[in-house]
Amino acid sequence: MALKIKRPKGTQDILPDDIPKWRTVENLSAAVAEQFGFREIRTPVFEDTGLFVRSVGDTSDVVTKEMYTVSSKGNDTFTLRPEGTAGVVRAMIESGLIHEGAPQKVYYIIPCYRHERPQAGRLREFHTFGAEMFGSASPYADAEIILMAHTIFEQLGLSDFIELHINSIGCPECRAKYREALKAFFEPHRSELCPTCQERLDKNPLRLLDCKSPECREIAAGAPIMLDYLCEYCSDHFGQLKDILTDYGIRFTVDPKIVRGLDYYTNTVFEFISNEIGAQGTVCGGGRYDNLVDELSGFSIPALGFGFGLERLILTLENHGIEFEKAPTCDIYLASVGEDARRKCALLADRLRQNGFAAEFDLIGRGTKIKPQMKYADKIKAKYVCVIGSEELESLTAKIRDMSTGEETPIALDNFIDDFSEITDPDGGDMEPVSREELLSLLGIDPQSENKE
RNA sequence: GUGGAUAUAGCGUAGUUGGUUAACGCGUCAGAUUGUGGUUCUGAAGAUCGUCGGUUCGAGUCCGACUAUCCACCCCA
Repeated sequence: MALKIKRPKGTQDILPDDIPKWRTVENLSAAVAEQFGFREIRTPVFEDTGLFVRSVGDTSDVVTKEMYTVSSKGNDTFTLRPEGTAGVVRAMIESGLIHEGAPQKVYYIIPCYRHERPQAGRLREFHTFGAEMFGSASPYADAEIILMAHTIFEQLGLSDFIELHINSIGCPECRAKYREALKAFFEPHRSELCPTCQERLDKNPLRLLDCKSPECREIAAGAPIMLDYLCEYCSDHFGQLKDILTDYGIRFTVDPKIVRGLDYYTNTVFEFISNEIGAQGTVCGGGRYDNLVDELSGFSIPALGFGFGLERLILTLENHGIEFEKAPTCDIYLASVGEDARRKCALLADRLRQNGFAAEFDLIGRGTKIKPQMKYADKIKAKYVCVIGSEELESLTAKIRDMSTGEETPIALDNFIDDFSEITDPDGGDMEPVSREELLSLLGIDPQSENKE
């Protein structure tokens, strides 16, 4: 009895049939990022636990209850990254890249880990595309980041299904004032709030705004709004951002309730929201984090970025029936009759591959049975099939069957590559010529004796 | 951490008020005369009905516990 081992809770296998979707999203995002001048960066899956505690925030849910932390030999503890920004910021500082010509722009596609109860659009291992920009405090940088995310979604055909929400949570100074105002507002209602919100009132009053319990919502409806408390600089910055987005023709809603759960955000925060993937509507989230680099390195360098969840994006894509590029399939399957022919097919397949074709032959050993080989060729969606047996080896001619039409075209075995190239691509490519002598030798025929005729 | 739902062959499902050989579709494999796929027809393999315990003459069907999965709260990508 085989031992049954299941994949860990909250993880997902991405099977061959799913790969085209992933490749489409990955390739397209990377291409757009590169158009915007972002370069790819890869950082470790695990980092020193302290990095996340200091960047994401020691009171955040992510740090307090969702991290996968392992203790290593010695006293070190490491944590599987719950998000991408922290590690990238660390790498930019450590490498010194952050001090080179500003702005520095990087992107990444990585798996992240959070110990949560899985549900639709929420996994313990999930993948994000992320982009970060360092060294610009200008609202143009904020707009650039948003425009880049917008461009990716647009090119995927999703712009009608994903809404952009933006907000500003100000700098530490104006946020502190706002926090006080919020506390003052909610304090009289303390007993009417839900239990978690009563805690929030002391710990993180900003969170009171996006509680979903009806009572809290009702109370929060009359709460003061962050935007009214922004200092002149922050208010101006946000105003310019809105103007630039409008210039680009990007539609957005100002949503004072967007708060973001990661502590490092300042000023601009935004989300792209889809309504059709269950409760997890936020496909993309991002914003500015002007104090994070200082926090980690002592150098005050403004920065900002965003990330989107590949799983959530793909769910949205699927819900709208958006088509993906097909995975490449076998160009030619060489069906063999008998062991001798099979050996020749193996060698021929090898030469075909060297000439750029995807070629396969019978690896099972189906002997002289053609039908199962045809079935298999059909199953793997081979574009062409060539049956080779003693007759073909005798006459040096075979037929290439086009599997979509059933048409058969004669082909010379001793000129196989050229003839096949002719059939698949009549205009011809730059195939490396394979000599008649070589093909004959592959087929086990002595060119000398063959020449006499 | 808290709720709700579900759990039958590789996958998707059916299984009437508990009654004896657990059904169907897809998939897999094999045939339908001699070396040719996709359609059709025939046949075969494949399930200790999530696990453990209980009620009963008898349980896939009822009860309980456990486990797993999904959905939601929470949180966020």
